[in-house]
Amino acid sequence: MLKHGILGLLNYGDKTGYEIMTVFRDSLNHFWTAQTSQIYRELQTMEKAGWISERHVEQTGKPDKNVFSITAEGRAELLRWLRADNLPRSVRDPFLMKTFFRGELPVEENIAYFKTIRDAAVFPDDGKQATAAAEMYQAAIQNPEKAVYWKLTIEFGRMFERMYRQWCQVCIRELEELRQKQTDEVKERSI
Amino acid sequence: MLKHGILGLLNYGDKTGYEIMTVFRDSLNHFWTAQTSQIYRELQTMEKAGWISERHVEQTGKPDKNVFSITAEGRAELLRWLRADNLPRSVRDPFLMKTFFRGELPVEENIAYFKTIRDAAVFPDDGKQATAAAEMYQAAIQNPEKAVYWKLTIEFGRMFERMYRQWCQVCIRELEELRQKQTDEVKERSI
DNA sequence: TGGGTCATGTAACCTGTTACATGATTAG
DNA sequence: CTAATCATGTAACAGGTTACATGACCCA
Repeated sequence: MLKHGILGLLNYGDKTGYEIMTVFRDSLNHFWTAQTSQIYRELQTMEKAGWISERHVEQTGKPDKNVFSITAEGRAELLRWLRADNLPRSVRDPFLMKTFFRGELPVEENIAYFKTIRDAAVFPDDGKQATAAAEMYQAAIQNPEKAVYWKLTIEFGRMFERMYRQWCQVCIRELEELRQKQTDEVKERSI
Repeated sequence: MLKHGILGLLNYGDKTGYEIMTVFRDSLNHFWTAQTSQIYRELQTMEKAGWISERHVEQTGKPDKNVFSITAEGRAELLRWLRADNLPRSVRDPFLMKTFFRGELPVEENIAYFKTIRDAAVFPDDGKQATAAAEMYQAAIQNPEKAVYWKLTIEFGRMFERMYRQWCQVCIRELEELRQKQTDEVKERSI
């Protein structure tokens, strides 16, 4: 996965491992993260596969750097990947796994829990930071219409977060009903 | 992740590796999958950790089986996990990665693409199969109110799918606009 | 003088996927 | 007779995470 993300970025222009890391941190972080350790490892294997080429650049006042460029094979691989295996899988969410087993905890605790995540920002800033980054990169590349796709992914984040909040609302409502039922039962028994 | 899913299932009652596999396949598959290869491996390490205990049961007419039970330590670990690290991370989606770089393909192809996934069922059956499974398991355990949480995860799947379709709609609209702009430019140039 | 930026990586580990392998019983 | 169900796993690989490690320059 990360391999193709890197390929896509190098397709916009040559970059060092460090620069790739900053792009992930600043503008792709709402759907993917990447540690430098993994980036440098992937760059090595991609170079061996012939998808990218490396060139050493000496610098003064700064450490030397290794700049990577996409090759013709790399560009072909990028297109192949974009067109292949296209139907999205269903959600794979550790968070839902927890929800599934939450019955082990008291209802009261679970209501508080869903209120907390409803109020917490899953997609911070409503995507403003990501949008700003997208606009910055848009100016830097030749073909500005590519930013349309970047903004679509940001919109996804926004819509996802809205849905998440609504779902929390549903959970809270259901659980308050359950709590009510439990209280009624206790009353009935005591009569 | 899978470890705790298994722990949660064993907490409802003893099971073999095979039974755990069927539960994942029939009712947790909308947010998690599990291969038998991984299940048997995890069972081994969980047993070593003392979270579960194993007991060999001889059968006639069927292969013998190894039945696993949750231990006190396992139950403690389950509760610890449920309460720990509770804020959900943002989406981590290979599919969004592809969308991000889709600018490499022609607009026309991308419009067709989003139409395809809009019309494909991401969450098949609107969750009816999962709901049926939940109701079946509900009857099998002592504490039926746990099914409330199971149904909440199914509801998540439903809401997620609805959102996904809406987002595809947004993508299609944006890209049709982009296509219009491109056609206009071609016309202007030819005048 | 202390923290941020630029710049590079290695090693170990954890988790999930793919491919392979076996074999009896039972229902259609 | 054939497919599904019950039942168990191993081996190799792929991809992501955590921890560790180094070092110069620049700004406050």
